[in-house]
Order: sequence, then C-alpha cells, then structure tokens
Amino acid sequence: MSDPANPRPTLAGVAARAGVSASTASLVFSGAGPVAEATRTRVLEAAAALGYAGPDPTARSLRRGRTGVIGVVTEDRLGDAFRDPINLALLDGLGEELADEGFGLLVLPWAPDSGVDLSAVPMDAAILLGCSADLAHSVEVLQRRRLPLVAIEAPPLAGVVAIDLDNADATRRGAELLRELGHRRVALVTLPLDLGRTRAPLTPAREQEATAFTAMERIRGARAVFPDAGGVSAGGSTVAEGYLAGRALLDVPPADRPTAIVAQSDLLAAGVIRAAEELGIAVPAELSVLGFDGVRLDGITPYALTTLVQPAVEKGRAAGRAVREALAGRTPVPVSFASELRAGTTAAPPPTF
Amino acid sequence: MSDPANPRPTLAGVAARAGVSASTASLVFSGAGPVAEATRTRVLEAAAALGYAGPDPTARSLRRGRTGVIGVVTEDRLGDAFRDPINLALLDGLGEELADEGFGLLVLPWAPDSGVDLSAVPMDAAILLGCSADLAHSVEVLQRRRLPLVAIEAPPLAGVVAIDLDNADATRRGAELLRELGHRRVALVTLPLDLGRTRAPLTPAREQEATAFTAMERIRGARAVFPDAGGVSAGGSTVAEGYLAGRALLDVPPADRPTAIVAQSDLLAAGVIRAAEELGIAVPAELSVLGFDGVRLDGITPYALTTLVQPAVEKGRAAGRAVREALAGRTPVPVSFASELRAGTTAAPPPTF
DNA sequence: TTGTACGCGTTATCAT
DNA sequence: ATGATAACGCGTACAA
Repeated sequence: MSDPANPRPTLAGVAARAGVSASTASLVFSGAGPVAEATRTRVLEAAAALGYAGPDPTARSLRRGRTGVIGVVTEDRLGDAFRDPINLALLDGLGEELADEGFGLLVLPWAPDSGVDLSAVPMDAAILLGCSADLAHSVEVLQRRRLPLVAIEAPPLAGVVAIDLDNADATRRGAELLRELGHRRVALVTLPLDLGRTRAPLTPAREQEATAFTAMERIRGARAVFPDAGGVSAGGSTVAEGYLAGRALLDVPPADRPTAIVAQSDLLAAGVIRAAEELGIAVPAELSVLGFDGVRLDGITPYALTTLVQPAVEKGRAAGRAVREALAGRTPVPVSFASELRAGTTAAPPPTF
Repeated sequence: MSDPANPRPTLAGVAARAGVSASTASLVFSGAGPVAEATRTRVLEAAAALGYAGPDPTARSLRRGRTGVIGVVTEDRLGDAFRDPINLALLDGLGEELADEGFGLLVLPWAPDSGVDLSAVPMDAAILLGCSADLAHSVEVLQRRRLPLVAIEAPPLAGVVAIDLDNADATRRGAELLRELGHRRVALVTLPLDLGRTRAPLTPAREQEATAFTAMERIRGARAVFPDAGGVSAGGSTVAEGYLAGRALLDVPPADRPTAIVAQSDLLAAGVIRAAEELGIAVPAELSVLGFDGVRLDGITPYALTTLVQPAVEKGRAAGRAVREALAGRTPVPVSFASELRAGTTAAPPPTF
C-alpha cells in the first residue's frame, strides 16, 4: 500500500512538474479563478503523469473548514436502524436533500459504550435520529464542537433544530376512533422504552425511567383517551416483536382480553394480528388493531391496516434541508409534521356479549 | 453559528491559557507521552473554561493521515440499498468489525451522475457493495488515491480485495435439485441486470449488456443445468417486483407455463409465490419455486422457501476485517464464501399430465 | 494571468 | 516532563 519509493503525489509535486506555482495548480483543480488554457493543460498533464488523484480531501477539508460529511447518529445497531421501514423512508428523504447534493452520510451507531467517539468524528453537522437516552450527553459534546444539530422527534433541546411529529395527538385521534367504535378495554403495544429494549408489561416505574421520547409521546396520546390503558413494550419495531407482544396480551381468558390494541408501529400491528389469527381471534370482529406509520406492508398481512400515516420521507427531506440551511449560515426553522388517520379494515366495533 | 467575537477554541488557545506549549497540551488529549499530573489538570481546566471540545478531527486527520471513516459505495439509492435484507445482514457484519471498533461508515450511493465525487470524499478505505456497472471507473479514481479497496461479489479487479460468494455454483446446485425432481421447463427471475433496472424478458442482447455481476453469475449457474432457461429480470429485489415477474411468467396458457422458477432472491421468490397463489397455481404441486439468500421471511409468505442460504453477516465481517488488515499495513487475503441449499416446502416434482 | 506568503489545527521528532 | 520546530496538503488574500 504505502510505497516509500513512490510517495503519493501532491499538488505541490504536480505544480513543480508542470513548472507552475502550487496556487496556480490549485486553481486548476478548484476551478476558482482564471487559468490560461495552456497552463491548465500542462498542469493536467503533469497530474496524469504522476497519477495525481486530485486535491487530498482531508487537507482540503481542513483548509475550507468543511468535510462534506453529515453524521447520522442513531442509537440502534447499524442493521437494526435500517430494518425499520420508517427509517428507510427517512433515509430516502435525507438522500434527496443531502446525498444528491454531494454530501456523504456518515452512520454513527451510538451507545454509551460504543467505539465511536462523537467528539472525534470529522463532520459538518449531525442529525440525531431516534436518540433520546443520553441524548443530552451526545448533544453536549457536539455542541461544543459548534456543529449544527438537527434532531428528529426528540425532546426539545436548546440550540438543536427540531423536526417533529404529532406523536401524542395522532395517537389520541386514533384512540378516539376506537372509543367512538365502542371500545373500552384497550391495550398498548409500544416501541422499546429504553436502550435495554426490555420486552415487558408497562408499569408506572418502567414508564418513569423510559428514555424513548417517541414511545412515551404515543403512550401519552393513548392515555388521553384511555387513561387506564395498560400494555407491553416490545423489543423493537418488528413483526416478530409484535407477535410476541400480541401473544402476551391475547393469550388470556376472553373476559380479560382487550377488545382493541393500539400498536406503535405498523410492523408491531402486523405481529399482533398474526398472534390473534393464531389464537383464533377474528380481526376486526373480535379484536381491533391500530397501527402507526402507514408503511406499505407489502403482503406482510392481508389486512388493510387502520393506522396513522406519517410523512416519513418529508421528515427526512426537512432534516436534510435544515442541515443545508445551517451550513449556509442561515437559521433553520423547526418543522412539525402531522400524521393522518387512515381507515383500514382492522378497526370495528367491539364484539357484543 | 459562527461567532466572530468568540472564535472556536483551539489547542493553541488552550495551551496558552494553561501556560504550556501546544505540544504538551496535545499530549494531554492524545494520551501519548508522559505529562505531569499538575500540568494535565491545568490544561484540562483551561479546556473546560474555554469550552474546548478536544482536538479538531479534521486537523487531526490531516496530521495523522487517518480519518477513521470507511466508505461504503453502493449503486443504489440510499434507501433501496438497505431495503434488501441481505445488505442489512452484511451491514450487521460490517458494524461488528468496523463500527464497533470506532470506525464510521460513510454511505456513498454512487451513480454515474450522482452528486458524490469519490475523489473528494475523506476516507481511509472503501468497500464496494454490489458495484459492478462502472465499477472499473470508480475503482480507478479510488486506487489513484491509494485507498485500500474491498469489493463484495464483484468481477476480479487488480489490487482490490475480493469477498466472494459461490453465486454460480450455488445456483447450479439448486437447479440440479429441480432437474432431479423432474423439472424440464424452468424460468428465471433475476435481480436487476443493469443500472436502469429494466423489468423485461431476458434476451441474449440484454444479457450481453448486463453489468450486474451477481445476477449474471447466478444466471450462469442456472444455465449450466437448464441451458435454454429463459425468464425475466426484475426491477429490484422486492416482493412486489417478484410478484410482477411472477405474473409475467405464469399468466400464460398452462402448456407454456414453467413448472419451476429459479428466483435470484428470497424476496423475489415470495413475490412469485404470491403471483402463483393469485392465479390459482398451487405451490409446490403445480409450481416449484427456488429462492436465494436464506433470509428470514418473517411471515411474508407462509411457505418455508427452498433456497440457497448465504452467510451474509459473515461476508460483512470478512469485508470489515479485510479493511482493518489493509489499514494495519498487512495484505488482506481474499475470502470466498459458499452457500448452502436449504430444502423447504416450495420444491416438489412437476405435475404429471 | 500567475506567483508569494501565510495559515487551517494538529502531532511527531528531537532537544532540553 | 516540556518546548521549539516542522511538517501534513491545500486554498486564498494580495501583490506582481
């Protein structure tokens, strides 16, 4: 790799060989400033002859004060972060506004003990994605670096541009639909409450210690309508986790069974439905199921899920735009998105006895 | 953001305030070299007072010649690259070997016209993921930069560490199973053949111009057993695309229908099965379906797919290790992985007439 | 149109 | 244990 006899060519080397000064050679590559056609050619020829690949990105970054890299901080393991379709949609949006504009996206799975040291990563700005646990801590170190920060669905933080979603209110509207249909016994299947992703029944204590902002907001919305609603927290936003949660809630004497379940994601809802099917509980005749996200389930379930559709791609675009605004020296405005209740075939009046 | 009155603190500033030289202050932060406990404290205090966030990553990168960033070059749009479960598994492997070791993964969706200029991205090494089209071109510019390169399932390229899979041979073994079961009329549903992702029947001309290495290898393996097998190329590795391909191949007079379909991914296979169901064609009684990948279909289809299981996570780990080897100055050894035929319930003898 | 001079913020080397 | 000096490779005033 590193060949001492044949060092990597530099701008200076190219310039020397072309018989011009380094600054002139620089102009040729940056395109800023006028260069005589003849000199330009000579420089390019020298570059070709030396196998010069263009200005060193690191040196250029230092000089210009820009790396062209935007960090995306997630609290998940790498694969898991992208296993959630809602994050993929978000990535699509980010891609449009950032990747397509020449920015690279640096994925940083952050955990309290993880190898990545946020204070040592070269980047121009950071997007906080589903970070809520020690968010404040991550934020502090990034802010000391004076990096523009954009947080998606996070508790409000000074100096951080918020891209928000009406998690509580949307869930409340969904819950109201269930109440209007006549449901009284409603249970919740929530997203993971903390970094531990514990799969367990909701208890006041656990909710107290929860660090996941989005999950807690959605619980809050549901409780606005069903103050006593209990439920379980899942270990992730997957069909498999939804299934487990569904079994836990539904595999009980019929009299104790909820007549409706508010799931905090469509994947969880699909898992709940599968559990119901397996237990011989008809959806929606005997059990109504509400989802969240509005992702295409693409045959994961034959039902048209009744769910809250969130504008995930738009969220990504907004975050991307906010980053660009900040980098352009302007002050990005926080954005708040609204979800929309989409009626499907999984919500109906409760069974009558 | 940028406050002219209160410039971002630098190591020099901290050193000055602590009354030591910059070199000493540097030692405090890098931990390399002995520093008296008293001085260390003074430096850290000065840093705290000034809000110094630690050495600037860009400057450090320039000086040390390392950024801590590994590029992952894909030819897909950002979201699409991660929509394929096999890539997610790969990412898991990469995460273990790289992210967990403190490297950042810089996702670079590359297309001939895309905004990202590979010659301008600060990184220490690059992993080429499913890049085959103008791979040679991408590789050239990266090699001029003397970056260690690792390619996953790519045509052999000088100086690029190959992480390979037995795509052709595995497919051949799957095809042999079908032949042994008695199948003679077999059709292929392939991954996209080129950047255009054209959804169309296979023709010699199209295969000639194809740029997708993996897809072509798998075709080659299938043809080793069924030399005349035709088929269609899908527009992506998704259930929806598989469904479309399935309709195209199966919605024909029964006499023209294939008795078996070799799909190049499990998602495509699931789509084919769905198409068959919709057309009233029983699987596997009237149609056998072979997949590839061995991903958990998690309820996408009730069938246990007969498929070729590839060690995707291992592939990612191998790629990650190769990168680290190269960065450590050693020469990584290329690795070749083998897939395993896993019998499911979707392959059976063809119907008898 | 081209060259000169300097600095971006750090760290490695070598003295002291 | 600490400090002076010199890069790392480039961009950009400013002068010529």
